[in-house]
Amino acid sequence: MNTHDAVTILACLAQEARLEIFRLLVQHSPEGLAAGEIGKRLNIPASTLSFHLKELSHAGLVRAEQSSRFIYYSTDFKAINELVAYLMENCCGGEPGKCVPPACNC
Amino acid sequence: MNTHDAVTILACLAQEARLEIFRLLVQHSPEGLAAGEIGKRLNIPASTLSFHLKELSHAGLVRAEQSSRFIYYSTDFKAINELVAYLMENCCGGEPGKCVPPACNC
DNA sequence: ACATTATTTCTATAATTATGGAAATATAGA
DNA sequence: TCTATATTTCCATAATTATAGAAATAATGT
Repeated sequence: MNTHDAVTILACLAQEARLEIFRLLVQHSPEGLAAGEIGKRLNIPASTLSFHLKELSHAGLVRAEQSSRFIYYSTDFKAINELVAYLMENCCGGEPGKCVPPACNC
Repeated sequence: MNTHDAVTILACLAQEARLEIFRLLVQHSPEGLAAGEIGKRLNIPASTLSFHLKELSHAGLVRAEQSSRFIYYSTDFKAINELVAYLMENCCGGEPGKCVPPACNC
C-alpha cells in the first residue's frame, strides 16, 4: 500500500452511491449480489450503477463474477484491510498490540 | 455515523496532501505537531496547508490546540474508528467476533 | 435467427475541488 | 509601538468527477 493506492480506495468510497454499494455488499458477504439487484435495492439507474461498480472494481474493493446472464459483485476485504493498516501505520510511536487489527477476517 | 458523515471523512482523506498530513499526525500521536512543522516536513505551502488542515478539522479527523504562537494539530481517533466500524457494519451477516475492532485504542 | 433481459460504453452537461500568491490577522518579545 | 514569526482568508484559475439517456454488447431461451 502506498499513498496513491490509498487515495484511490478512499476516493472510491468517498461517494454516496459507491459507499452504499460497498456497505450493501459487506452485509451480503461473501456471496455478493447481482448488479441488477444492487440497482433495485439502492434505486440507481443501470448506467450510473455500472459506472460506480467499475470504479469499485478498479480500486480493488469489489470483485465481479459472471454467472449466466448475471454478474455477481462481492466485497474484496484485502483492500480495505490494507487501507486501515496503512492509515494506522506506526500509530502512537509504533507501540505494538494497540493498533491495526484487520477490519474483517472474512 | 451516517452516509453523509462517512463520505465527508473519506473525501477528506482521499487527497494526497491530507492523507500524508493525517498519517504524519498518527505517527506523532498523541502529542501532535505544529502547523509550520507539518508544512516543513511535507513541503506544503502555508496557505495550501491551512486549507487542508481546516478540511481535516471539519471532518473531525484532527484536533487543533493553540499554544502561544503555534497551533498544534493532533489525530482524533474517534472519527476514524467510527468510520471503520460503519464500513464493516453487519459484515458477513453480523457474525460476532470476526469484524470491526477499533483501528486504534490510543 | 429472433426476442428478452442484463450490463456496459459513449457522450454532454453540471458540479465540486485543489492550488498557491497576496493580503490580512494573531501572538509575543524588544 | 515596532518587528518578526505563525497561520489564515481571499481569490481566480485549473482540473477532476458525477449524472443519466441513448446506443451498443452479451447471454440465454424459443
